[in-house]
Amino acid sequence: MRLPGRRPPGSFFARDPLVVAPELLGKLLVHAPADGEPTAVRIVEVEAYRGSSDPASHAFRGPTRRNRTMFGPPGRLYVYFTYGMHWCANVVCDLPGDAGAVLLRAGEPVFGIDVMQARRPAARRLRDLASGPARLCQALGIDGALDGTDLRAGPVWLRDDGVPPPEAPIVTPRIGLTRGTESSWRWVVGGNLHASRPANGGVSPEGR
DNA sequence: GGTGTGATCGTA
DNA sequence: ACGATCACACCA
Repeated sequence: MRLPGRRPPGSFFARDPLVVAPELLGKLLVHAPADGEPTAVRIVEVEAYRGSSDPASHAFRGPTRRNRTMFGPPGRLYVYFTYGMHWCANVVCDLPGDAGAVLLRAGEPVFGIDVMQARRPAARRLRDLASGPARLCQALGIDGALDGTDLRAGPVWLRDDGVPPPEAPIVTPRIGLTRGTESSWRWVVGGNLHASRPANGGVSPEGR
């Protein structure tokens, strides 16, 4: 199978997650296993996490077995297990020395929709398929076995097919935190129905 | 449309 | 103990 779009250069990931996060909006996230059905979503919602300076980050208290991927090179997939049952995926992106990441919170299904629906029978509508960090992983078949995957080598890929990030994404505080709630480090494609929750109430820099 | 709650377990 | 969550029940 020929994947759509181009791989971002390695330098794309080697920047502050606050800069990378909004640029991930509109990119394709593809899971194309060698022995399985390819599936893909277009990223519509992300959150940035910094390292040592961000009390909400898994990296805040230094490296552990769980978060070691965050302390490795940028451009890898950091997959973690939470609430005893859910997987969530991040793009590791930071300059060396401060473990940063971008949590992939929601995507719009674009390929292999039938496969994703079979993986998520609880999703009654298309907009329920990948509208949440754990839903997105479930739809794409991403779990802990893919932690550490190089996003430029697969089988999970990030691709740029020419759809640009929105000029005025919705900006809000991050979801589900008890600390770090003062920072508005969540970005959502305005008006998109596949976000994890309605993207109003947030601030759009240009008013859109 | 909205809110409230139980599930379930690795990690610190 | 507690989570970068989800699904379903229940009320409106």
